[in-house]
Amino acid sequence: MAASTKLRKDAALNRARIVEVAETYLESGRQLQLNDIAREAGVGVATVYRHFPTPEALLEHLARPRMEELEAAGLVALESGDLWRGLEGFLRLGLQAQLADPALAAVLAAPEHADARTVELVASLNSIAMRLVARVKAEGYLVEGLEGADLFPLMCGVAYAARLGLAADPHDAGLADRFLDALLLGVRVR
Amino acid sequence: MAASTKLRKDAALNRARIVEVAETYLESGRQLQLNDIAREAGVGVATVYRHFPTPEALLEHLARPRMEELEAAGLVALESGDLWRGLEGFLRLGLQAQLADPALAAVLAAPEHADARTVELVASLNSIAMRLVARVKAEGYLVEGLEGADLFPLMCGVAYAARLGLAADPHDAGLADRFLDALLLGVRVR
DNA sequence: CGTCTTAGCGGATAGAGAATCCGCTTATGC
DNA sequence: GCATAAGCGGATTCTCTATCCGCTAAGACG
Repeated sequence: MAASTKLRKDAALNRARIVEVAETYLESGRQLQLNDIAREAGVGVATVYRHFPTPEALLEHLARPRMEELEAAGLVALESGDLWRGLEGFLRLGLQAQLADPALAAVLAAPEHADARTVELVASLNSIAMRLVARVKAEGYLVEGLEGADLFPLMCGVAYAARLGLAADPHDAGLADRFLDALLLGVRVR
Repeated sequence: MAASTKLRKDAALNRARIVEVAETYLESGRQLQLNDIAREAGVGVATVYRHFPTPEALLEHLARPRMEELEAAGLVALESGDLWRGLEGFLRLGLQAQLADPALAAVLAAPEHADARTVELVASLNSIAMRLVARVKAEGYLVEGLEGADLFPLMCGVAYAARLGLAADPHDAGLADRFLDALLLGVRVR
């Protein structure tokens, strides 16, 4: 991207190291403590703060690839011939992405976003969900009374429920699918 | 309760003041910062820490009445002649309680609990939900494939979704009911 | 009512973590 | 090579958490 082209070579390397360390932090469930990350990445504290002024900014950076994937999948779903399948696939991907990537879930839950691109992506995802709902509704697949803006938060809620459920029983492999099925059943006309 | 009887009169007053201030903190969405609460309640820091060793302990204390209400409602639902209505009422109350009381939602989301009584209450709520599910299932009301332990996290997920949705549009009065309807529709056999 | 015991108090202070500032280093364009 | 400014580091400051300990007064008892 344009922004990284403007970075000096060594700065880009430092940035990459920071991101790498931050990923291991997320994977092991630790908070993104910028001072600690700096030490572990072998750079000065200021270097981390220069690239990512707050932990949230770093978190949003880590979540970005997944958000872009989800956006792309959503746009494909909108083009799909079988709209209901498209919607289902979008929701399934959104759920799995949130379970696989703690950063994504955290970013979607936050009321505000540090980074302009993230704001854009969240808005885009919401808009995709709304358009999917509108079109699926127009074809009569959707239960009465459901609003277009309802689906995206509901999906996040199911992801949240799945995290809770998995915390209680980490071995329950089918849990996420059961929860998603409940959501789909709850919004689809039969 | 027995514990409060053993408190000296002035200590009980201080405790009440602390709790009162803490409630205003929650209502205005601030974090429970024990030092600040102490200052505002006009007591020493140590006094707060003596009553509530951690912010979580204080949070759990604040959430307790709501949890006990919910437990009581659940036990009534279990006795109810119309089991499905009982289940529905239990879920509705659980949802509304979480929306009304941020402390409750936070406590239910936490993986661990500071206070033994809270552990007990959470376990009891889970068990009530499981028994409700088991009995409703036995009567053939519930969709195939749903586990007994699924319902409680799903309810919390719906509450989470409702909070997200309300953050986006605080004026949407019917939102929580729509979300709950989606959940009920998603788990009930038709 | 006086006195004794000890539960309970407060706030100074130690400790942990976040974020900034500023003098130095080094990549890069010419 | 040299100039320049982008980038660096980590000491330092600031904020918030939590403990420690000498003191106060509640309330039991005669």
